[in-house]
Amino acid sequence: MPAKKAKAAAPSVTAPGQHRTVTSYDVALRAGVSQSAVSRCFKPGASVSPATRERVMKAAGELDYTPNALARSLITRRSNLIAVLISNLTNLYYPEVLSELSQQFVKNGMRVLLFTLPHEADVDKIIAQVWEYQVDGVIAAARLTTKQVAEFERRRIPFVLFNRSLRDKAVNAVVCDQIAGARTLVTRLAGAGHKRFAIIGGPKDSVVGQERTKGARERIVELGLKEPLVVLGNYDYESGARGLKQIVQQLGRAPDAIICGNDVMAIGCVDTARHELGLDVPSKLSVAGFDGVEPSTWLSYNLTTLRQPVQKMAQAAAEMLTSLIGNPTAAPEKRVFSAQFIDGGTSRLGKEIE
Amino acid sequence: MPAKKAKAAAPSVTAPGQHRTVTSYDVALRAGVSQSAVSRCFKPGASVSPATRERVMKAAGELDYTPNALARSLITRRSNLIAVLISNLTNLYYPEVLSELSQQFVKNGMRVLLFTLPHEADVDKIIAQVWEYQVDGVIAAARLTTKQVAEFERRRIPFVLFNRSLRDKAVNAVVCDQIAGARTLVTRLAGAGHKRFAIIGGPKDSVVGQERTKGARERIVELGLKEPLVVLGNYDYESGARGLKQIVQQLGRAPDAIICGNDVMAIGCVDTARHELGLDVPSKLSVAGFDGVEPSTWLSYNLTTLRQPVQKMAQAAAEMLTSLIGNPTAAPEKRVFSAQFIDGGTSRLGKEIE
DNA sequence: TTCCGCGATGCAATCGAATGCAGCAAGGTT
DNA sequence: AACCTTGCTGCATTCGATTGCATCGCGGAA
Repeated sequence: MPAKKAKAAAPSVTAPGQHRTVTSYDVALRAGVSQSAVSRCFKPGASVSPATRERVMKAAGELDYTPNALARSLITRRSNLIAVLISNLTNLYYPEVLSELSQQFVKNGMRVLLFTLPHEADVDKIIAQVWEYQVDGVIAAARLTTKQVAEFERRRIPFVLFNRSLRDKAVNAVVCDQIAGARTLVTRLAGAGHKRFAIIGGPKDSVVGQERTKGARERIVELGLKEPLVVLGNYDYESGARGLKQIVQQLGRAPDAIICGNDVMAIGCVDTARHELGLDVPSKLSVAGFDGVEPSTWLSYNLTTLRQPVQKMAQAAAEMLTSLIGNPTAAPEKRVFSAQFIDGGTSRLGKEIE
Repeated sequence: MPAKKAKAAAPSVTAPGQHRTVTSYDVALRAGVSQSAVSRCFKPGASVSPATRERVMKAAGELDYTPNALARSLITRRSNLIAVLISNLTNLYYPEVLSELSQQFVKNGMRVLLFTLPHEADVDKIIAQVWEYQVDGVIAAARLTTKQVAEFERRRIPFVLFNRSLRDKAVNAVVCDQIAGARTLVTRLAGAGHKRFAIIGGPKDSVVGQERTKGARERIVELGLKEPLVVLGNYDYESGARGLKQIVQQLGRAPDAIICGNDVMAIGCVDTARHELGLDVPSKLSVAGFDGVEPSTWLSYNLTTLRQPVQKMAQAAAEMLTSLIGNPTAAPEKRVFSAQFIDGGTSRLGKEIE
């Protein structure tokens, strides 16, 4: 048994404040085995004798050894990092999504690298940072240009779009059928006798918002009702308030029903109607939203809305991305979920017709 | 000028589906320089002639070269990764925090590795993963045990606690003065003539919640009023509703004022009072919360609350952590912010006294 | 002309773990 | 006794970028 030989000129004391990291070599030395043996002990399924494993684990414990994921990733070419791109965390809908995604990925041994995209600007610069970290995959729950999405493909990085898909190209995506949801909503409202509709839509660059508006508009026209007035908001409370006032001003009076591009705008709309304009909801005005965020269930609102199955969608997205990482050449898949109609108290509703 | 010599047996074709990554060697070859030169071109401040830089950048652009952050981190011992630990993203308060933190760090060229801690369980296992990624620092906005915090110190990883600090040890922390806030609140309420108080507190393991309760309780007693009834919730809407009912049941009638451990519970409390118990707020019952989350500003609530300066706090935390990374041996610092009193419409308030 | 200084550049070692390959011992077969 | 199988282990290379050191070329000073 050879005596432990000292590492050539290894400094036993390091610079103050700098703590020398414990590496697999240190563990190997202490356990009296080779560095490879240590590595194998931390790889499930590797061939190691029980005796060796025990000694290595003991030494590792004594030294507080933690494998360096960066070094591992360098050679395995798998970082176990997932980039999650999210536009606007203050959106109330996204935190739920993020939370679910995070849980799902952690369950699969992956970590979430978060990229929030503020101000719509600099997005390219931020996206550029995604590549540097060699992420294994990307979940994009943000408004991206087609060009930006194309970049993912060019880099051959598996990606899944969340709540968004592309018209001109087949991509992996998890979405909710906004059009169907919007149509159901109109159908139910019309069934209760509402005739004059207005819409507070999402911002122009939000595909989801456009679909909601489009689905509602089409169904309204289809039912032979008057073309609805459409004003645009940007998904916040204030937009809902402003939208309602605009509508009332332009129409000269309140419509029968207002369909809002999301719950928060709907809430803003309801509050303004009730507290500023003295318009009772739902007796004088019906209001409905989309998303089914938590505040929509609060007693003050009890909003009529189309709840997105966030949890199922996040799960699907995580699942899809994970399998995509295993098999990057699979054909793009699009999973479409249906929103659940919540018959809340902000609309006078009829039976499902037709 | 020596002819370019082919790399020894470099496979020109890789496995299908596997895209060979472009490395700095590839760029070097194409630009006719050494690999080190390429590296230096991407390091600001390095000594490179304009001519070389131009050729390298051109080659890099043509090959779509992106530096590998993992490899860089391995040798520089700086990952530029910050771990952010958050208990519960559905908490409404945390998304704002996370969003701010993310923006701040990105501004400083750092990336956020997100760890959500669900169910209070497995926290240790999840924290263990933090070390593997060689994060440069940690922001902990979660309920952690003292032992878990001690682990950070042992690993010598710079960390900043957000909205939490330790009694028994000086640590880096950014907090809001909950006690002072709670006292102000009581003072104002008492000034308006409220005598009988009740409290819906946060969960037992929430230090912030305990401080809010404690501050309020102490001030109430100090003013010579009757000891308040305290019931506990867990920060969600339902807790606020349940808390109110419990209080009314135990007291036999409604108190004058209820102080809730956070806004969401306060909202639950207000809604239940108004819509279920027929108790008008604020004329029959005053309710106040803490945090100042967005929904607290909505017209239906216009909550009386103590708004935490989230943005300033996040900025401070990011700043503190960044400087800590530069100088890990600095003495622990605790930055205390004051909450802003929001004189909302859910409480009948008096003048500031004393 | 010779020498010095200095910016620019290349060489080679390094970070820490994973892994193909060869070596080795123990046990079983013929 | 010779040989093979099986299971474990170590050696040495590799991933991709950083960086200390040596070198080189060129302009200016002596």
